[in-house]
Amino acid sequence: MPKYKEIAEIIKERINTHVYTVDEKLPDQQTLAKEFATSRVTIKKALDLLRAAGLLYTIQGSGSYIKRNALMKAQTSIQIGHNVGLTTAVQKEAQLDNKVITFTVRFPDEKERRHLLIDRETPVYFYQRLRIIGGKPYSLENTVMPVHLIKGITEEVLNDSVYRYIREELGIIFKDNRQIVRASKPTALDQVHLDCKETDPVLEVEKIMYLTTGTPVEYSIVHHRYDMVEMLFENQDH
Amino acid sequence: MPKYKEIAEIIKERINTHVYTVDEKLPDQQTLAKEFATSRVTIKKALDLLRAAGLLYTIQGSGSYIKRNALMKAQTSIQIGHNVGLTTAVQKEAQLDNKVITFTVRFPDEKERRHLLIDRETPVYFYQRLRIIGGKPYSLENTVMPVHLIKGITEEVLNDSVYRYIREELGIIFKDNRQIVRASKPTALDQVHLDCKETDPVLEVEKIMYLTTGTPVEYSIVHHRYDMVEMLFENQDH
DNA sequence: CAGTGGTCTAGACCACGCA
DNA sequence: GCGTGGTCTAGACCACTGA
Repeated sequence: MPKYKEIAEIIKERINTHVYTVDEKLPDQQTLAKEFATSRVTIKKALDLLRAAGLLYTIQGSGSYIKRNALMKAQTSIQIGHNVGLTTAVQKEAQLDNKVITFTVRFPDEKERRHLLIDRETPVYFYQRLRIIGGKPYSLENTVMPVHLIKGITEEVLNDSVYRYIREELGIIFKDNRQIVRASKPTALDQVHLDCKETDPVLEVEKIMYLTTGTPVEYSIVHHRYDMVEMLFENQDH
Repeated sequence: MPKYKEIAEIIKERINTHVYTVDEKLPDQQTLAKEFATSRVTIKKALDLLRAAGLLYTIQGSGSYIKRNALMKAQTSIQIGHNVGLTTAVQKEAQLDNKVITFTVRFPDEKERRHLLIDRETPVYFYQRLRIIGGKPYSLENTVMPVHLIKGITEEVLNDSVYRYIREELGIIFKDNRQIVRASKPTALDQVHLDCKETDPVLEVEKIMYLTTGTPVEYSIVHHRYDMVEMLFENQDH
């Protein structure tokens, strides 16, 4: 692990254990450089990491200060960027099941081609899948993925975990995505599978996932039961 | 403007004008350093900026490459982090109006105290405000702000723009926030003011805004008409 | 093993905050 | 004007990729 990350971890621990307290000014970079027997540039890189993680802020000409809400973030490992999470209102131990409703290969429609940057002749997997937690359905997925990018999807994979398959079998990792979130009325299919009334809203999430290379690999529209799912977004200034 | 930002802008322009094309490998850092008559560290900082902006990715031992979807991002000025946006399904020229429904000062309840990190005796502004675009109501805000942090809010300010007042009059800028998004059924108040039926869902956004210092300054719950608002989230790996 | 990016240093100068 | 963070350099060494 590079030195600047190690130093960042140590300073994070000091925040956690109240060696540095909320609102407090840190020692200046020169002093920290001496303490950690390193150069000032390396200290700055460590502080930059902590800033991106939302633990402190820096004012040129003045110093670095611990944020008021730093303790909320300092618990987990240092993580730059944003946490984007889907929270289900059910305990963690509950059983998670999938039920595949449709699974085919076909050609993409216009919207799918545009979002996935593929042409008319590029075959895609298409599946509809119901996700069930503790015996209760909570979301209905409509997913499209180019066949040539994500090889070997089977109904068996869909019954287990697509992301696990992609990560562990194909060795592909992706985190970049673009999501649009809406409230909408349930479709007829939603009403059947999500066991919801015509008056129950659904949370609709339209999502495109990208590889590191910027290649789109998945386009999906997911409908969530309104009483079981909410989405959390944390936005940090960088 | 620092040199590394200038270089980043130039490279971005080269991507925009197809001097460097999608999927292409960039010249190595040493070569770029010579071209821009600078050190390799500065080139790396420029590339880091472009990586954070989602225009390219880097593989240690191999090189830097333009992302497949770089052109989508390269249009706007370089912006690290995420775009989080609220999109209204109405053209930009439309008239924007506010209607204040409630405006008082009071003490915070338990949830508000927890989110705003204040105690029982700290007075807060509370207002309910309807937002109207082109004569049509599209969202209903419930907002709480500590009085000592955001001084001088008046009904006049609420009728104009709160954020503009805070930015221009108080000189406070904030972008850090934490949002929870849900679909929910409309309340009685929603039905009246948003002009929606009992069967029309609303998009509920619960939001806490923070100052640079990590001090929470605003806690709000906003209900949006489902057919006029959607939220966009772009998540980049850093 | 050659090419390339990631890290690190010591020192310099500049820009900004603050008294 | 002093203290502080931001930028920049030239060179070094290490870690990784890929032929």
